[in-house]
Amino acid sequence: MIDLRILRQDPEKARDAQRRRGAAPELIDEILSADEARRSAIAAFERLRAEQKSLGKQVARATGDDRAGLLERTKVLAVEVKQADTSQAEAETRFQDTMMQLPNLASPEAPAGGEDDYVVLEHVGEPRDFAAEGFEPLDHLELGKRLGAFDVERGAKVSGARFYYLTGVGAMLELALVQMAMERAQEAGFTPMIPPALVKPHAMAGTGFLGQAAADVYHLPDDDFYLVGTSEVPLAAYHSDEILDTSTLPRRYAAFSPCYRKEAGSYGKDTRGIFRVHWFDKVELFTYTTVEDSYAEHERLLQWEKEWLISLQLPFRVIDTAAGDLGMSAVRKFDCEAWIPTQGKFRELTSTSNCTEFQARRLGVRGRSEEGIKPLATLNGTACAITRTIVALLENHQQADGSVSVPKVLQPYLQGREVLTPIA
RNA sequence: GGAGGUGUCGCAUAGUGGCCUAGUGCGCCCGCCUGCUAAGCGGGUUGAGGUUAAUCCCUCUCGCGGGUUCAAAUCCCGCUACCUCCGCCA
Repeated sequence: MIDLRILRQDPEKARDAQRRRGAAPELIDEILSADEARRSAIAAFERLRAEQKSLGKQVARATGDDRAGLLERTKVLAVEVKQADTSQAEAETRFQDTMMQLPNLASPEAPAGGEDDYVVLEHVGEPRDFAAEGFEPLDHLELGKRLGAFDVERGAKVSGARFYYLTGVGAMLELALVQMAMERAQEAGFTPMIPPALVKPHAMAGTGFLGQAAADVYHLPDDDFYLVGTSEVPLAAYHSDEILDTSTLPRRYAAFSPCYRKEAGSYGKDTRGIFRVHWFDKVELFTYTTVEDSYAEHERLLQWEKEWLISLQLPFRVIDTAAGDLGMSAVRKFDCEAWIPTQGKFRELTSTSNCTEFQARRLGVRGRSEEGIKPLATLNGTACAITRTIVALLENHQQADGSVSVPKVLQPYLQGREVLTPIA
């Protein structure tokens, strides 16, 4: 949700932001007319309600005929007040419904357009030249099989397509990555968290995942729970309906949680291996701060992600996501895409978004300062999405004999192993 | 899952249909007093919305949502969270 005053004062700016996302600019006008209807309904209700209250007091004091006369009037009023209250509530709901459809206003700095209109900001590291090294790289699935790192056949047998078991060294690799990510995040000032992965509707809606993204979200209808697609959800809702003293900001959290995604509309895409799955574990970074400080914090999150990938010795590029690919909540998003040798492409490993006030308004996360009380900004960024990180590590660090070298920083978390060797 | 109890302002509490415009204490903020501090004294102190140039003012907010009533913190129903007990369980 964005500040209604911006819409009222400069509707054209908001329409323009919609166009840059490839979304409907007419929504702005629907919101404004719903707002007008809402405000006049509120005024009508309040007028009647004020009269009812003042007459009610007279009734309490009056006796005899006076009282009977007043009661006649108040009985009529009671009906009118009820009607006005109902139509006021309806107008409010209509307004909220349209308002909740509106995505955050894309930053003017975010490139206009859709998924393919990103801008590459930089390249870090050099993809290996396997031809020069004299061997053909194996893809992560083949490497994983040889190392005994994961089992997708049995994943499919038990849970269906896009499921897997991490096995042996693969399971240890997850724990190593999680441990390392958590330690480094903690050193950078993030509080480690292990949040619930099942949340109620308001948390899901508040983070903006029940908009266009709703088709990708698992829902448990019996209990009206949602399975989170990222711990961004329980972290954003953590301080919902709270007022934080701005002197305690920024509040930085690093959460480890499973992530569940339907991957609707991705049939046939990335079906091989564990690159795109319905469930994976992830360490996520999350910050609450002021809107003014959010832009610098966004850079900090990106910096953390870059250093993480550099330390894992993965070649990658950073892209500035186009407005149409921002998701509902973000004003700007940077993705770090690692080079995947057998795909010959850069693929998303981490992503960091500045959601400014959007989620905070929906979730009632506010900050108190000398200037008063206002919504905070929320930001999120991937620390380590386990499965994709494993894919990138295996493919980029494979050796001619099918073994995989372990980046130096990760070795202490893997019993000091320098290399993962095929088991058969 | 079953039975019972509780939910009032940051905290603790008062409040069994109209004097509630929710009182009191603590905490906090401002001021007075004062060698300094403490005490004392006076005032302020939930949040949201409407209106406004801004103030004023008005409405909503006693866990949430309905209902009864001219009128609800107060009565009734549903939900939710917490506490106690029973059952089940890693």
